[in-house]
Amino acid sequence: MKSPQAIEALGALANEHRLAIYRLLVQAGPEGRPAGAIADKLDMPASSLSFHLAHLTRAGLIEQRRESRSLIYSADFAVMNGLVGFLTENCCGGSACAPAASAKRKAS
Amino acid sequence: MKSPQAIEALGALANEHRLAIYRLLVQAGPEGRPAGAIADKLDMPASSLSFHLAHLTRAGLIEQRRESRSLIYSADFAVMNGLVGFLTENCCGGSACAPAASAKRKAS
DNA sequence: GCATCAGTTCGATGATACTGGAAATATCGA
DNA sequence: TCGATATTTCCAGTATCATCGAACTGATGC
Repeated sequence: MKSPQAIEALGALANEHRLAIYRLLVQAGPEGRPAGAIADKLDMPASSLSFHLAHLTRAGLIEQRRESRSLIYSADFAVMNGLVGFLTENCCGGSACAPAASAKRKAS
Repeated sequence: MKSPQAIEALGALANEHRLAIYRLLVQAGPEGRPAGAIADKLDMPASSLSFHLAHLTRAGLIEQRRESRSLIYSADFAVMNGLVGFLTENCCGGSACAPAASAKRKAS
C-alpha cells in the first residue's frame, strides 16, 4: 500500500458513523449487508449513509454489489491488512521488536 | 480500545504530514527522535510540526519526553495494536475467517 | 541575570468535510 | 407502462481542520 491510499483509508475510518458502518460490515463478513439494513441499524438518514458509504468505497475499504433492488456492501479485508502492514513497516528500524509487530489479534 | 479513542487515533493518522511523522517514529523505535530532527527530515515549519505532534500525542499514538533542551517523541506501539484489534473485532461474526484475521505482517 | 537555543502557543485565513431534505435514478412486479 | 421500493445525487448551510509567521515559554551555560 502507498501513502496516499493509506491516508484515504484512514480518513475514511476517522469518523464516528463511517467507523460504525465499517465495523458493522466487518462483523457481517463476506455476505455483507444492504444499505437499507445499515441505515436501519445505525439510525441515520439515507442520504447521509450514502455519503459515508461512498467515502468508504472510494477508499477501497468496502465493496458494493447489487442484488435485485438492494445494494449490498461488504468489507474488503485485504485493504485493512495492507493498511496495517503499511503502518508497522520497518518497525523499529527492522530489528526485532516483539511488542509492536507481534500484536495479539483476536484471530480466534 | 473504545470507539472515540479509535476515531481520534485514525483521524490523527489521516493526514499526509502526521502519517509521515508517525511512520518516521515507528521506524525510529523506542529511542524516538527530537522534534528538530523530525522538522529537518520532513522539511516543515516548526509551528506546523508542533501542531501535528500535539495532534498525534493527544490521540495517544506518540509520547513525549524531555532530554535537556530537546523534546523527544516516540511511537507508542500498544495503542496501534489496540487500534488494529478494535478494527477487526468480531470479524466475520466470530467464525473463522482466515483472510482477514491471519494477515501477514512484516513482523520479520 | 542575560543571551541563546528548542519548541510551543496564538491568531487570522483559506480549504475541506458533514448534514439532511428534495429530486433523480434504477429495479421490480403487475 | 405505471407505481412502489431502494438508494444515490444535488445543494447550501454550518462546522471543523490545516497553515505558518510572530510572539512566547522553558532549559542551559556563562
